Amino acid sequence: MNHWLLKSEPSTWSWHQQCQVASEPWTGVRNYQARNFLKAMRLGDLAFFYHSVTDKKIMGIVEVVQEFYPDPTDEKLQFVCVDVKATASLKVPVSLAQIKADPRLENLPLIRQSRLSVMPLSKKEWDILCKLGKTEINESDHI
DNA sequence: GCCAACGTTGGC
DNA sequence: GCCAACGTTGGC
Repeated sequence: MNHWLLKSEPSTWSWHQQCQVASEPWTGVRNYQARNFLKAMRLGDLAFFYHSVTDKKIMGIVEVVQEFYPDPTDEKLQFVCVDVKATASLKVPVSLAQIKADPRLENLPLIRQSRLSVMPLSKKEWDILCKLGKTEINESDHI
């Protein structure tokens, strides 16, 4: 199973909103690199939900509940989206400053390539971030 | 609100 | 196919 990080501007789609719906199509990605990552997501993969711009914090964890299909908001149907469902709020949101301060996380695309909105994480990076968020996820529930 | 980074577009 | 111009993202 793979691990990911998804960015959203809270003014566009917030973690709070995500928690109030059963699942949500992750639409609006218009970058080819990000699209390829969306296509690589599999049912049950987990992703961090990151608030960009104003908050700059990882807020929670979502699970992929529908693999990629054409993004209905893209007229040319060149881009894709997946559906994600909130599975856990981080007990302590992890801030960008914290991530930058941790040398183990210096290779995160979040830092190296700040404009990428969908990115893969290694299992190691995932575990470090879960720990920083004081949150445990039982991955056996999500195979 | 500014600006650096960077992806995309279009003229040549 | 190159590259200048332009638009967008996102941190500060």
